[in-house]
Amino acid sequence: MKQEKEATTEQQILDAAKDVFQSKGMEGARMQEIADVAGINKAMLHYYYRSKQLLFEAVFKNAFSLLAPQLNIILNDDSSIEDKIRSFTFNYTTFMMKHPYLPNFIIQELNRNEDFVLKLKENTGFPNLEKFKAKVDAEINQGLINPIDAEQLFVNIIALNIFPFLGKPLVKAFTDKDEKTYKEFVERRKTEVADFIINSIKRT
Amino acid sequence: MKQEKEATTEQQILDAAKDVFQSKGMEGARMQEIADVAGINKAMLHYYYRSKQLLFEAVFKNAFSLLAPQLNIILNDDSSIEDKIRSFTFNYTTFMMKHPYLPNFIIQELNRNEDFVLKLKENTGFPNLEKFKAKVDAEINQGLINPIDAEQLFVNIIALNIFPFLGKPLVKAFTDKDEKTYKEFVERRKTEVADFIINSIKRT
DNA sequence: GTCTATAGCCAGATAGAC
DNA sequence: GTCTATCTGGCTATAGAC
Repeated sequence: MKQEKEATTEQQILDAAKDVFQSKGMEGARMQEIADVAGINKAMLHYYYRSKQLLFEAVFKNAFSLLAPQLNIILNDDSSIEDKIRSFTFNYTTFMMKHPYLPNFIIQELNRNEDFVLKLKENTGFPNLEKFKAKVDAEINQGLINPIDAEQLFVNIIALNIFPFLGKPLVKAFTDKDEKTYKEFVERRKTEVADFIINSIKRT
Repeated sequence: MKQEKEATTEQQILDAAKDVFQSKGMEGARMQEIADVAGINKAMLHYYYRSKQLLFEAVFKNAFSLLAPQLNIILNDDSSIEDKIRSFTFNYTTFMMKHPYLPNFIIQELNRNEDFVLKLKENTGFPNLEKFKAKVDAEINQGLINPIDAEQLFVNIIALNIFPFLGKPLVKAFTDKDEKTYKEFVERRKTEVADFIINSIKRT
């Protein structure tokens, strides 16, 4: 019951490191800044996590383990493709509005070091497309949706949902939006994107 | 006629800096590595570009000035929305397959420093959506395409085309592809993506 | 213009007191 | 476990010979 309210030092460090690494990246982050955000001494970072690299990896794995369940929503449940798309689009966008740095962090660091992804694949819970592919093909055969390659569809779904967060500065500039109107714009996508996809694939 | 074949030192530096900055980012890049790639001395970088920051900005502006004309294809010509989408999707994907680091570099550095985008907007040739919006609205009124917000459509088009390059490591991992099969996958998107979008908006 | 050598700084890591 | 002080290496930048 003791550590219920007071976060452990280890956890404080992890929270601070998450903030700093996610906004500055591995190279841009400073151990001193992480210590400052955590409100503790720089030496403690090394005491608990040994090195910057190991602290970074802890943050990264944590971040990815938040993202993976989001994807598994669409991949592993038993509902129709239409329902999968609607629920995923809504849930993913809602979730990302709460963690706006997350997609960029993951994408950026995977591009910097492709080997990271190999480590991730060893974990259980790494997203797997087989069930989704089977469901898409089944609905095509039933004449419910138009023929489409399931992998292409999957990438389209992810792209449409993730890009507003990845490319936020660019899109803000192109569409001349401030923070508030951009947020409204993304909010509308919770249903717009699903409609857009379903319009494209639904047999009429 | 003299500098026709032999690139100037200044240009050699810029080419090398492009390679290194685009794969490592501003923080991750090392002046020594840029010098090595250029095959010249580290001191020359400072002689020509004064500082790492200024060299970086030169590379960044160059990169963005390659991207902007690609976007203006879809924004400023007079063809139908359907033709715009088909030609943009084909041209953009073809172009990006030749410059795969470009989208990531732009996105990453804009996220790192949002003020960069302000400098870019001052330039002539910064993409402007007005003509595209007018065309979308006109075609909706003519009953050629289904009602859709032009900005949402624009973001969808960009997202579907750019994401395979931004999220390449992630998509490769999810779909279990190697370099060769991933390239084929992206190659198919040159027409797949256009079909997908047009299916969604075309009035039938 | 091009090089070598080095200044000067900054960040990650550790030693050691408490 | 937590802190202060310090080591060490690496990186940007420059001085100065040629």
